[in-house]
Parts: sequence; C-alpha cells; structure tokens
Amino acid sequence: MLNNAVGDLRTRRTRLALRDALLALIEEKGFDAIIVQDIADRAMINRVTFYKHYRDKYDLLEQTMQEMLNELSAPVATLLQEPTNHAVVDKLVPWLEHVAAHESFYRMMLGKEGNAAFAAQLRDYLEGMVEQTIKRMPRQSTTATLPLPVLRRFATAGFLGVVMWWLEQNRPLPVQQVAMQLHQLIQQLMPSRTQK
Amino acid sequence: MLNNAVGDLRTRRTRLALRDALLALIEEKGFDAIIVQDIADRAMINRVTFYKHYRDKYDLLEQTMQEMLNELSAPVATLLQEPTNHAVVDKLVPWLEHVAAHESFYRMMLGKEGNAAFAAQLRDYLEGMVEQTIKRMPRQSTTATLPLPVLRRFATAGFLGVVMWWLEQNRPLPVQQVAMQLHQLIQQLMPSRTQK
DNA sequence: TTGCATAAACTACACCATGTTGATATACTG
DNA sequence: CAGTATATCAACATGGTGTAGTTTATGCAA
Repeated sequence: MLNNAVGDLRTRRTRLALRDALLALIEEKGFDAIIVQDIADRAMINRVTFYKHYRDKYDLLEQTMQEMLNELSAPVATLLQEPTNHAVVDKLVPWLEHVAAHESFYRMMLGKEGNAAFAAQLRDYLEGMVEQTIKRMPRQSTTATLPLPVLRRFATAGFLGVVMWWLEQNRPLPVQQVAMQLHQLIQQLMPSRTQK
Repeated sequence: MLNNAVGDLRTRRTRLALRDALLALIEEKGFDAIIVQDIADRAMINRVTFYKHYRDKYDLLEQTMQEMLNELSAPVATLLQEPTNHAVVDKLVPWLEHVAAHESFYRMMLGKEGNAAFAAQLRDYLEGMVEQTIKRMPRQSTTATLPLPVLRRFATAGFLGVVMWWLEQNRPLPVQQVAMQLHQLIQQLMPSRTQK
C-alpha cells in the first residue's frame, strides 16, 4: 500500500524507528549486508509493516540520505551570506563537526563497502554550494585558465577525498586544522585570486 | 570445487567467456543488477560451471578488476622512468586513452550505480603511483605547507573526479587537453616547486 | 469516554536467486 | 587413443523478497 497518514503518531513512530535502525545497522555492517528482516528486528517492527512504509531497503535509504543532507545544509546556510575570504574557513567548521558527529555513518557510506549513489549525491550537493558561492563572489578576473566545471569537479572531489581520509584515519587532526588545510587547498586552485 | 587446471583449453575459454560476459553486462545494466544466470547465459556457459570457477559474482568481479588495473599499469610503467616535469603530461595520454577505450566500463563502475570498492582500489592505485613518483623526484624543499597524505589524497581524489566528469559528459574534450588540465591542476597544488 | 478508522501484527504463501550434489556426456592432454 | 578433467543437466535445500488476508491494538475526533 505504502500510503499511511503521515500525521498519525503511530506512523511517525514507526518510520523513526526504522530510520534509526537502518542508521545503526549501516554503522555496524554496511548497507549491502543488511536485509529487511534486520531492520525490522532492530526497530522492533514487524517486517510486513516495513513494506507498508517503504518499497524496499533502497527506498528507505534514499529518504534517510535526503534527511542527512538536509541536516548537513543547516550549518552551511549561513556560509552563503558572507562569502568573505577568511570567514569561509570558520564556516567549514560546523560542517565538519556535523560529519564528525555522524562519523561511522559517513565512513561506511563513503568507504570501500560504501554506496556510490550517496557519494555522488554528496558531491553534487557540494558542487551546488560551490556554484552559489562563486556567483556571490565579487566580480574579478573570470578568465580562469581552466574550464569552470573541471575546476569545480576537481575541487569538490578532492575535498571529499580529504574528508574520507580524515574519517578513515579516525580523525588524526582536529576539526579546525582540517578546515584550514581544505581552505588552503581550494585557494591554491584559484590563481585568478590575487595573493593578498 | 573451484580448482580447475588453468592450462586446460576449456578452462581458459570458459573463464574468458565469463569475464567478457560480465564486462558487457556491467556496461548494459551495472554490476548490482546482474545475476549469475545472466552471466552464464551471455557467456553460453552452464550456471553450475560458473561456480566451478568463481565463488560468486563478486569473486569474478574482483579478478576482472585486477586485470583492468594491470592493463592500466602498462602505459604508466614508463612514466616512472623519467619523471621530468614536462614529460609527465605526455605520459598521461596513454593512460587516459586506456580509460577511453573502456569508457562504458569505467563510467559504470565509477558512476552513481557504480562500485565503491572499485573506485577505492583505483584511488589507491593512483596514490601508489604518486608516492613512487615523488620518491624519484629531485630533492627539493620537502617542507610542504600541508601534510603529504592530505595533499596526496586531495590530488588523487580530484584527479579521479575530473576523469569521471570527463566520462559522464561523454568526453567533451580531447585526451591531450584533459591531460594538460589535469597536469596543471596538480602543479598548482605543489607550491614547493619553483615556477620555472 | 466511547466508537471509528487506521495502523500494526501475525500467518501464510508464491517467487526468485543462490549455491551445492550426483550422475552423465564431452573434449582436451599426453 | 585412452584416461582424466571439464562441462552439462536435473534436482534440491536454503534464504530473502514482496504480497494477501485476517485479527489485534491504538491513536484520533466527536
């Protein structure tokens, strides 16, 4: 059926339990190894009830991923307000802190056993951020030596790569330091910007 | 069982057929959607025979991936001989040409429907390359402003990101141009190198 | 508070992919 | 050419998926 009243307390409780169960299981053994029965067991929900809310485990994953990305957007929303050169570093910090708070989840989803769709979605999300930030930047020599899409992709993919490295190594550096280094890396890719 | 004489003509024929079938199917519908029967059908091999050679479809994938990476290594082997600054660009070209030759495969395996393990393996492989290249570089100010692992990860992840972009867009640029741009991006990340 | 409506639980089922077994036919190797 | 290894075939147990019908319980609105 898949059509339950979203307002109903029972519905909200069930979906929350399923979502939490999925997150916990992903952290424990990765998404691929999970079967619907696992999710139902963990959530203490009947397996049939699962199917009354989600088509399959991929459906649940998709919705959960979307929620994670929305959460991720919150700390960055303010970032777009004042894209002054130095403020960006400080605004990276809450972003990285969110990632750190859900460390195991991100490590799993972005790692070897991870989910390519999620990585791609996160990259797209970052690219969107970059695009908007660039738009609001003070007009300057737009005659970049490299095509913008290439530059953008290199930067976002590299950015994500470093975040992954950071998680894989169990965060050997404090958030502030990673933020600084990421900022510096991005800066080095923007030769049009005059060295202040 | 899984132990067949690798010298036997039948064995070689069977494994080749299975490997080719897998590659074709990956290009058609991605790895996840493939079932063993698909591979057997396409290879015109009995399904049971499949299991006499490979544990499961993941086993076959792993071996096939390894072969692809070995092929990929060939054009780069010479790269390590003379890591002079300008020669690197030229040596990137055969590498990109290999990727272009197996375009659909790489696009699938690295894309949204792709396989995170393969992406990670390819990244590791690239990191190894970078590491060796750096070792043979003429000693110079090793006092990089950034930790080497971070720099290396950013560069390789960004590199792969651009290659992915190139494939996703159906190769809007000729190989030479991509090679140049990638070279330039990497250069910009190496501030220790004096601008010649 | 009570009754109604709706969600959850439970039982049962058909379906499909997996991986294995034992018997038989086929074909490579030496 | 003979012997042995490999491929084929039919059959089966197992386990995960998704659905249907029925009963139980619980939240909601009057």
